[in-house]
Amino acid sequence: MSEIQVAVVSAAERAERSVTPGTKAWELFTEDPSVIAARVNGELRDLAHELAEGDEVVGVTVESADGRDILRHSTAHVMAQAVQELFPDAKLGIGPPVTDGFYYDFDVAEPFVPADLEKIETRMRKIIKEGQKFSRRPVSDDEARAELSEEPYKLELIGLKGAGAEEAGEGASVEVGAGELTIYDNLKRDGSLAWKDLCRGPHLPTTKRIPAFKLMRSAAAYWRGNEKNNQLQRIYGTAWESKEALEEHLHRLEEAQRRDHRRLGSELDLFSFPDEIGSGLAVFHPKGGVLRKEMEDYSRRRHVESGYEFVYSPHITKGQLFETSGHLQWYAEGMYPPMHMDEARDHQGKVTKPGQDYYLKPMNCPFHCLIFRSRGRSYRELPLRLFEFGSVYRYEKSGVVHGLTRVRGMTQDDAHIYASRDQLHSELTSTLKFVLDLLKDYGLDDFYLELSTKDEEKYVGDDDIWAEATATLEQVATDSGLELVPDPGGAAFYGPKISVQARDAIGRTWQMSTIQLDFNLPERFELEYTAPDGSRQRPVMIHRALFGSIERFIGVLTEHYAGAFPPWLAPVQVVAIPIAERHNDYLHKVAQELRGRGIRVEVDESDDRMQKKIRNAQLQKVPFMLIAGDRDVEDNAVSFRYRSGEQDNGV
RNA sequence: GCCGGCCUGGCGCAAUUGGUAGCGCACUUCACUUGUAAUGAAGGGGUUAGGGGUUCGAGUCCCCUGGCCGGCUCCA
Repeated sequence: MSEIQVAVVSAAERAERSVTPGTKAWELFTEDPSVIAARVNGELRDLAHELAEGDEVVGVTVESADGRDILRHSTAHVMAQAVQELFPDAKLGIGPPVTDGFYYDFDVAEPFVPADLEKIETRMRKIIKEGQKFSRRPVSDDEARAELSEEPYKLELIGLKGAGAEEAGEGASVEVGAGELTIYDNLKRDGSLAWKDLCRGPHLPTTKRIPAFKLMRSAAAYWRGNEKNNQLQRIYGTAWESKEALEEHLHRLEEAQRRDHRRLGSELDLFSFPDEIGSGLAVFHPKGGVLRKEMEDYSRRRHVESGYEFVYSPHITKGQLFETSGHLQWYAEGMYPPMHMDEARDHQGKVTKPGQDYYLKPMNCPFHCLIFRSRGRSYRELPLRLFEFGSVYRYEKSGVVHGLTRVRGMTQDDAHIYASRDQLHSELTSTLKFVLDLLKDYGLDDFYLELSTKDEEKYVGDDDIWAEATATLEQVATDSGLELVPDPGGAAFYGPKISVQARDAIGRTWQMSTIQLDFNLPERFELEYTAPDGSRQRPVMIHRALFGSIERFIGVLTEHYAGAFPPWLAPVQVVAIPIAERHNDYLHKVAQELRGRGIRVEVDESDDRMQKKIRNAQLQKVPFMLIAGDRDVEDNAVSFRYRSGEQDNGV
């Protein structure tokens, strides 16, 4: 029998191999037990894939990104099998891998409860122990329909096969690809069928290859991500290449929980959300107030230096303004309902004076447009940069309110820049630089950019100017040297935008600043300036916010620093700790001197022991402690303790 | 908004099958004055989120409202 030639490619080398026809991919990797799938000519395949002449084969190890996806996808299958064994009436939705785990959706009469998850986990362990084989089998559409006649959701997916799969919702393409349909059979050791699922694959060779997994939680999710559809019950799980990797993952989750700004906010006495005020409405306590004021003061200074002018606008306005701006047309649902004012009625209750609707402002831009329009403007004034810490109110749906990161009342560090079209490029460049520099000053320094471009279904303005503006934004973004991720269709209807995504200390990404072009408002407000040739021209408007909202930024920084703010932001910078009561006066003198130099210092003269005071200061994450006893008083010095526990004596 | 879970002093938690609320921290007072992450004692504080119902009796069971949590949808 003649041999065929294949190439085994790894990062290090490319090795030509002669193998007999019918050779399966796994036979190339018998010496490497971590290989659980193969990439053949660029396509991910099962290890049972039969090789052909000229194939280029790369082993996919379980700890690689692809490998983990495959592991998690296979674990999702095992979970679905366990669910259907325990709940025979459960109908299957979809079950893809996601970041750090997987989920599977089920249509069941009763939502899962935590005890169910335990039962399902136990059953999964049994299936894993049985070492069931994942076996791929191509089927025709009709065969698939016949085999899955009991699975209405799968039938729907078969109908959406191909082009429709992408639209079917996140993860649906995992089930049905663009090409032929395949069913994966789970076969027991004796070859009998344990379970099957419509799936594109690939999968692990057997269930035995799942070393570590855990079911995390259950929740409802709309079928195909559409609010109008049924809600299915989703179970989230995670799976890893080893018990240690799973442990590390769980540890990371704990770490994230430890940093949760909602928890740190109350532990460090920064802010709270009194029920009496309402959902999503925060109050800042004195310590959070210091933090916020420092952030604002620094931001103001930098804005002054960069040529911004400061404006103020009221929190409420007559509805007419938001009719002009279009907000009532587009976003009325997200606004607080109107206050009906100044209506007069006679004694029969008949309206004698109609009154007016006033609204809380959800945005500042219409006010800034009115400031621009308040008098004639010359090209010499452009770019005109109007800045405001503007408090806005948005009626966020009750289920989405979350700590400081999604609130109903917030203050934006909002600016609107009015520029001529030929100033756009340089203004966007300097704005992006300004934004990034300022974020760095607050301690975030790992960024990438996202470019949100036109939603063809929903936009206003000329195609020309969209194309020009998008190209300008893209060039500015590219010139920054940062990674640029496209977000097609993600723009607001009135213009494209760049958003800055920042990675925090534990690698999570947050959308921070946005720089957004607007072709709509200058039009609606009929903004004009006089050009050098005396003609009237329409300015382009740039919206930009660095923090997004101050509240949200405080939330992000709190998690980034785990509450241990850098000294310039720390609510209390120094705690002075006397060793015995007789050292109080001495430390008060030292503190007074520091205060004179603008340092936020407190003397802890409570009844506690020194050790307890140190502990309290540590728990409050105070950057510096000044400790003084007899020796220090005698030397006219203090013992200087850092938050890290390091110490310089006799300072 | 949708689905599910939860709600006990400021915070974190207890309270056998429904039998009349307790602990730690914090707080107040007193004593102690001690060199690098918790000194001791005493004391105050709760109509168990709010309202309604079942029951001889409800923190425990049922209903409504509010809030919070986890997701989904949404986020100008």
